[in-house]
Amino acid sequence: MLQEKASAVADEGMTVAQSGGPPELASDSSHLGLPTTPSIPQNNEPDQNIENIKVVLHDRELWKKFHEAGTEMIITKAGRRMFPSYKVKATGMNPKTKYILLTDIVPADDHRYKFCDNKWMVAGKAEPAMPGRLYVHPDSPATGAHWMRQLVSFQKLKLTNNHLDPFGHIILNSMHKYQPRLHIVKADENNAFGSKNTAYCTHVFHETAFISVTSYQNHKITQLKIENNPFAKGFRGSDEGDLRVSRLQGKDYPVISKNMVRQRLISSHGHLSGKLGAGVLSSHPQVVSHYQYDSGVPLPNSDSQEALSNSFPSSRESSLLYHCFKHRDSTRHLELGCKRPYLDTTASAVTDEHYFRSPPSYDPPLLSHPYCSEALGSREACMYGGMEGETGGTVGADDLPVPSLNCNMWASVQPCPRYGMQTVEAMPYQPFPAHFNSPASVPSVVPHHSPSLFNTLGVPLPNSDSQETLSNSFPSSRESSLLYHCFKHRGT
DNA sequence: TCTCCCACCTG
DNA sequence: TCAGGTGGGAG
Repeated sequence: MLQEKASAVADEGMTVAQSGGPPELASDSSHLGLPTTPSIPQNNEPDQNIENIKVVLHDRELWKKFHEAGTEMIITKAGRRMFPSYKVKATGMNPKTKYILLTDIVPADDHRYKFCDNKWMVAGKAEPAMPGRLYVHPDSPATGAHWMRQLVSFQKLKLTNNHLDPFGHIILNSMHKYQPRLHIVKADENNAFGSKNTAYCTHVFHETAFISVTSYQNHKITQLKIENNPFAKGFRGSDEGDLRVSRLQGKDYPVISKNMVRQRLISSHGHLSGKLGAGVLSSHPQVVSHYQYDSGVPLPNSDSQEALSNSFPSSRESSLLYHCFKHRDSTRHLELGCKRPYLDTTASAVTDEHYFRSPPSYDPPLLSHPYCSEALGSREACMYGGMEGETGGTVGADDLPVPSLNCNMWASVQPCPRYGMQTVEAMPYQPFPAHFNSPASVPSVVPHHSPSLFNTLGVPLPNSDSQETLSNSFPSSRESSLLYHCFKHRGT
């Protein structure tokens, strides 16, 4: 079975994600608006099937440090980078096959959090999810040789809380928990974007989960950022006070920030911070399935108002989840709200096939936002890649794809998507830690000008509910989730 | 809780 | 040299 094949491996501090083989299932989920049954990738080079791709999280030890303290990521109106940055090392790709690497960040659960008594607590129901956006690596598409040659860095990805963000940054809600994901999409000619058999796989590193904030809540996180982020070097100094701030204020003595005061008061009186980190969250489900690897013990249900502590689970050795399959002709036909700006030249070629429309209930308001070519014009924003004439960073000339793809993207995240039966079978997610207890979005990638697209990336996060619960939870219609990821084929 | 601005820093 | 990435403080 795939469990045997796919094993989570700790490799010198890195998390390894080995793609599991595609589920050998054949149910029809079209009525649920879900991707149709994944099939075994038709690949003449079995050793280089997409499910054999391994992905290692770079700087895993650093990520783990943050994770144990409860990673926070600043989000600003202008967009803020993630730190640690998301970098991976990929192996097992076919050197000659072209792949698109992209990330998205999906809600880890449907809660809103507050930082209280030096720990994160559930503070209510999550705000409606933002329309999910994908961040396409600017080198995409590129050959496997290119991707494997060096670290794949998503460090330029930016997070924003501006719901009307025009820069293509990933939009998040503050005080919510999120999980970044990596998708590897085969963009080979024989299995191109346009193919109805687009193969892709998704890798999730649990230690990269974070809570979005507009200012740091946990002093431990602030210190970790300052100590490790070179751009924050100016804040390094005495732990007893921020000397830089002192200087700024013209004082000779250290100035202790409000945050430090608050947290130290809590620390000295609370007696809570330590044990929470070690206890409550250190456990969660042992998850070993076709696509998910985890080693830990179950977490309490986060539905309670129980303290979640200021740290994320730290017990898992190799916390990652992935699934991998070849997407067949989806029956989902989503409508691309932003198609117009992309249609300037070949609008007539765009048919429903190019757009997704998920079932009706959730229509993110921003989907109608004209967020296409103009707004995404900056490659820095990495909302598209492979523009004609662009060099794709370090990609060598040989590796550079023919400028056939324009990866403008648009995605919307489903706040609390449900799985269809078929999906459950295909992706047998196991119980999941409380703070990851909701399935995530079902991003889709929509080629733009190509008649054949890859339709969806049906990549839900695991549900903390049991599989049985999952099975029982399928609604007749899924909450909609849309995303627009427009791939433009030039001259095809 | 959030935004703006600042000085400091990297690359 | 300078554009842009930092966290903190003021409000």
